[in-house]
Amino acid sequence: MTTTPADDIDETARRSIGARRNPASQEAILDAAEAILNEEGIAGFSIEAVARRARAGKPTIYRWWPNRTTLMLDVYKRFKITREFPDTGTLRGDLIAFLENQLLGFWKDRLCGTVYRAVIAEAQHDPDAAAALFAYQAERKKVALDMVDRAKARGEVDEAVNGELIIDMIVSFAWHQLLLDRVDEAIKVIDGVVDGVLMGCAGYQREDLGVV
Amino acid sequence: MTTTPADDIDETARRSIGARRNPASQEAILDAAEAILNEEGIAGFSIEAVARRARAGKPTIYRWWPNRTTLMLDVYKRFKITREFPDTGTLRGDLIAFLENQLLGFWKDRLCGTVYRAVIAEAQHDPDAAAALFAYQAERKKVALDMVDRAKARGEVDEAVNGELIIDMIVSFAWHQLLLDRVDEAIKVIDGVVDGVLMGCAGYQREDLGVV
Amino acid sequence: MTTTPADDIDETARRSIGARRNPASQEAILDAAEAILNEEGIAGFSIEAVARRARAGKPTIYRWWPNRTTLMLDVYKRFKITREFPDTGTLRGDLIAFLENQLLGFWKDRLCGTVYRAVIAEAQHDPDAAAALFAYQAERKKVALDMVDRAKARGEVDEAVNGELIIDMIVSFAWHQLLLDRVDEAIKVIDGVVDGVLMGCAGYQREDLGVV
Amino acid sequence: MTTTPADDIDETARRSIGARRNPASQEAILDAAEAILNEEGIAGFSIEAVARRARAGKPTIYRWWPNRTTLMLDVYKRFKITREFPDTGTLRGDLIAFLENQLLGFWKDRLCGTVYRAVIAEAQHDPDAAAALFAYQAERKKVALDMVDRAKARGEVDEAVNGELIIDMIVSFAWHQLLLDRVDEAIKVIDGVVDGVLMGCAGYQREDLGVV
DNA sequence: GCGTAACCGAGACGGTACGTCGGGTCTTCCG
DNA sequence: CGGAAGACCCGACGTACCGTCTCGGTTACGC
Repeated sequence: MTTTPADDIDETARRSIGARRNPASQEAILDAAEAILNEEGIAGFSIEAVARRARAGKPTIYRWWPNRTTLMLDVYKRFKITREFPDTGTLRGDLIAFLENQLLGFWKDRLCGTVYRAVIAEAQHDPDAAAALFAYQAERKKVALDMVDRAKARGEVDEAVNGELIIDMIVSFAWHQLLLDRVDEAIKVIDGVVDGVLMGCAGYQREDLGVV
Repeated sequence: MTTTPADDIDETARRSIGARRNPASQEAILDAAEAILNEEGIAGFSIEAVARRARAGKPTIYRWWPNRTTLMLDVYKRFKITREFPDTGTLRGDLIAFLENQLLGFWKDRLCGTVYRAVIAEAQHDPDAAAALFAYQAERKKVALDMVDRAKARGEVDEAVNGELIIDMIVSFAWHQLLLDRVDEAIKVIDGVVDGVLMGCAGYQREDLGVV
Repeated sequence: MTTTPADDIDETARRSIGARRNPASQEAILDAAEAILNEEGIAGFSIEAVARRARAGKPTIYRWWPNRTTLMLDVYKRFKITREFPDTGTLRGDLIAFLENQLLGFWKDRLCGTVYRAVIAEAQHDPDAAAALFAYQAERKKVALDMVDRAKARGEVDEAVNGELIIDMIVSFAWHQLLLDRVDEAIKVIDGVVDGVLMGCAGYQREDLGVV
Repeated sequence: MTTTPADDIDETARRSIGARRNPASQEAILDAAEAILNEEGIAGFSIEAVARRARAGKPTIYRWWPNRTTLMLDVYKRFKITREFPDTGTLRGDLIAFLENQLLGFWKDRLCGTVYRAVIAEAQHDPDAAAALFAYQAERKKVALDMVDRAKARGEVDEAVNGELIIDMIVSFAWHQLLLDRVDEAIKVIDGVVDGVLMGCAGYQREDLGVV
């Protein structure tokens, strides 16, 4: 009875490991969530589905993640670790690398892009999700700001330049393309976008309208 | 008895008006949808709720709007009609007016902003919604492109300038701020954004890196 | 073009023929109803389906048949005409023929059986249908009673015999088998049933319990 | 806070009692179903209505009863339990008691008869319902067959007698009368029906037609 | 070394909303 | 006026998830 190893797959079912969080369960849940987002997209993502796939109880999920947004964010953060901000020596190169590595290029991996889209969508009707997303991207932007500060230090751009705005324009463009599911096309025009942000459009002079 | 307008709502129950769309029903449905979005926000918005409030049958709604996104888009379009693209005489003025009237300034009205945020969110997991939104905003961008074309005709900018990109940058910025619920703050920096798009950042010269 | 009668059914769409009932429409509706019952069974039978198939408007159906039961009964009556009561010379032969021709044998044709089953089912929650069915089968039973009366005249059975009961038993058996969808099996045991009704079960004597 | 008993009606709301069937819910659902059938008849009987009345979720009903027929059958079975097959000592007495207690006499109670009629009607267009009904009545008939077997053991009837047919005739008669809403009249002639089944009709001899 | 607290899986619970189907009524337009 | 067409409101269908709850079982910790 106790020795029927063949037909009993559940033999390896996770159990409680005492009065503390079971890392195996958490990992299995995150794995399942990631797999579902990967295979079925945002639409197929539900707590039920994650629990089913992870062979976990729903309360176990709700115990550690109050809502699906936080769960998605955790999935996103898990594979966000690696990429780094390189220092190419020029602001233009840095911004291009920013778009290519951190934003569009990162989201080009369907899974990453899908998850981030889901988080953004979720944030539109869930204040908690909005707060989490806001905090996350604010922190990312702050790091990105270093690129502009380095350029200022090199004398590449005026001290008066609004660095936040430049970063915002780059990030805005990337978000927009992501949300319209045009990441692949957007990657091809990264250079033009960065040039536009840095130099404006040909024919326009800073003095034309008496702007400082 | 027959003239108790106050407590007898059913008196005015809409009936079929023959084998054609009943404008009264459509209006009632759009009214209900708008009211729900206004009072309860995106979270409370469901076809069921709209049908209940509009005293309409669900099939009547599904007959004319295949999904809730198209319904939300119609609500959005209904109060979008009024606003017009002014011709201020300069591209800079046009773009500022674009942001002030069509985008941020329009979304500043909480309801309008809420609806559009909902539509964008919906489009992230519903292909139909994505298609509807894509079509809508592509058409809007096409109209907006006239602003750049006018500027080209005036010789204000080079013929070679990528008009689509300029519009994209403006719209991207507006979306980004909307989705982060920062419309009010964004309105204050509209001038700076337009200047950035048109002239880049001070200190940067088109020849710096040998770009054409 | 105008003379392709074979493959263009829509061309011949029926129109009003003035302020009177259009026989073509009625026939088309009955045909459609019969076809649906034949192909999809009772479950697929709905006014909507009939109207669709007959290319008729729902109101046209409701104008002439107040409910689906009357429509089904009309379908049933349409092919009920033919079969006759034969006179085989013995009550046993008559009853066997009754079951074989009028009841089970008739219902063996899936369509006929299906329709009658539907009518009986409908009568269980529709008083109008019940009345129609009751009248119909009462009249059929009255005709069937002639078989017993002929046997009495021949001296085959006592004058005191309850003819109505004999007919009822035969009909009851047939209904029961029809409603349990066992018509085919029932046909094989017709002889035994008739014998049972006429002679009871072996070993039992009328005097056994002092019954008259 | 936790002790506001006055304004909290839901206090008595049934909850899950763990990963197993909640008897209170099942009972409440059957009670509601019975009440609806009693008060509004078959026409008013729907899963939605039962759920509403029982304060239960629709999925809870569908979890345990795949369709409305099985639910109706359960309602039927609930008050069917009590009645027992008596052993009167003679087959005639047993069959009379069978009709008087189990069939016609039982259905005389309007509610019981209504439910069973509804089940039979449902079975005419729902294969699942048909299967459920078929299984139920087959099992009932098997139990009833004991009556004939006892008679055989007593030497009251020949071993060769087809017991199934006898039971079938009795049940058929009862069904027929039930479906024609003539239960009250039928009860008056129970004796004659049983005698007919056991002894056939006067004047007919087993040898008349050379039948064994 | 033994109770107990917190975890685990499982899954039922009351609900809400989904998108579809059919019912029966109504109106318009055409012949 | 008859008949088609089809929209209207209504309500039920059966399904998917929601977030909560209780269960039985399993450690690990503290008394």
